[in-house]
Amino acid sequence: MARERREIKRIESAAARQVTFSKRRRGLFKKAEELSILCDADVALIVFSSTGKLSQFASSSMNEIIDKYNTHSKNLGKTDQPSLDLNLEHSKYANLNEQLAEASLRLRQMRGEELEGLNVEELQQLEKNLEAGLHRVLQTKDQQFLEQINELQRKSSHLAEENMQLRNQVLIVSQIPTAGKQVVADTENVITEDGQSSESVMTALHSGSSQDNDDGSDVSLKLGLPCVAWK
Amino acid sequence: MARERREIKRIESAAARQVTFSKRRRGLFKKAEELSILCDADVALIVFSSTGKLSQFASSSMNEIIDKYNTHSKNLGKTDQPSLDLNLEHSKYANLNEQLAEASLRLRQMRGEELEGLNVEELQQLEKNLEAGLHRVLQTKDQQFLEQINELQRKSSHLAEENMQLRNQVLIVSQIPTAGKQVVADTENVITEDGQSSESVMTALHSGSSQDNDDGSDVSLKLGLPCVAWK
DNA sequence: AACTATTTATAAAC
DNA sequence: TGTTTATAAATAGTT
Repeated sequence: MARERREIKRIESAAARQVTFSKRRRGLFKKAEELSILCDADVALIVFSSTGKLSQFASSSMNEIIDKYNTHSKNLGKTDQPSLDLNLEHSKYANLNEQLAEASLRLRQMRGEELEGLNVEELQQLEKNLEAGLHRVLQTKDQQFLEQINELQRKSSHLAEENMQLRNQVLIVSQIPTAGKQVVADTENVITEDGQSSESVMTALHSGSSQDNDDGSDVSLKLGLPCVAWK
Repeated sequence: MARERREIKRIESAAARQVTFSKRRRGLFKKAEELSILCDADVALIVFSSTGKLSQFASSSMNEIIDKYNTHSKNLGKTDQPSLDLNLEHSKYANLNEQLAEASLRLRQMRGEELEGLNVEELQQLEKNLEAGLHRVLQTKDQQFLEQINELQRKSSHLAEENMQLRNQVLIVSQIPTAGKQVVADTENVITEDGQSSESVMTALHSGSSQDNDDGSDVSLKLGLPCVAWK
């Protein structure tokens, strides 16, 4: 694959071998990863250089894949004693595997894959299930949207109410004779008249300057403008 | 690396994924082998397809390489030997169980169940998947219907053609001198003998030959019998 | 699966 | 090793 075709046999020159090893190893790992991503495959690649250095790639966990490999290929020599337990374990394992394969197939079929083996009746059943599922999903989604809307409406009416009350406060405060200086100096008095604690007013005023505040902060922010008018 | 560059991300279409898997797997194994030969490296490659099928390559012995790998990477805390296997078995089992639970949940959710924990975005994703799946299922179903229709049309036009040929045969036969006149003249007799009208005879002859008949070859064979009788 | 237009990988040279 | 370049290989899409 290059200037000249290279025969596939051991490269005698150690230096050339090392160079080729580096280049080809990179390519191999790249392709291994691409295969695993493109095709949703589980890939494990272990490479020992001629000098004994290890490189590895695993699309998931190396140990996991090796385990899976052992399980797959270990249908052979099981001559040892705990065969009963082992077989039990194995059958449980195999059973689980079967179930998983079945579930995966169903899942893929619901996603519209591997429909080749299905006849018209099965396709119709699948269609029915999909439509029912889609219907319920849409219902749930709508419900969540409605809940969000309700929540927002609740909040906004709450805010509107708060807003109204604050407007009233502003009106009252602004109607106090010689209001300006006294408001600043005698906050407590004014508040007492309103039947609110100084803390709540402080909070309201303060929160007006903070940003991500859901609890009616904008109201007091808007209130801030009239504040200028007060003075 | 071909007609068009392909983005390295999971191929959604199962069919295309399978094709690409086959092609790239072959390439990957070839390159693994080439690396091992050219550079005198020890290479092990394990690939599980998305459907769970195993392919493997090992420049020497797979178990040997895996052992070597374990030795190399097992610089960590590996205190007890039996518990290793046990834990591995156990975790494999638990892992499978987890996967199965996950798949079942997904399946139930696609059927519109257990949607409570999902937020709007997840619901929209689900909706998208369901619509895509439904679309493919409908496509597949339509395709099967169309195939059935085509098959039936093919059969029926074949039968129509056969029918035409039979009509011609009947005409020709009925025009043979002496025989023809007799037939024409004595149609009633023949019919009476048969207890059928000429039309119903045609129908009977035709339908008799059309039963499960794809090639129509027996038709003239069966026609032969009445012909003999006529003469 | 076989066929190509392209994209990639890489051998050689630096 | 990294870069460059000419060429061999791999492969995506098509049939």
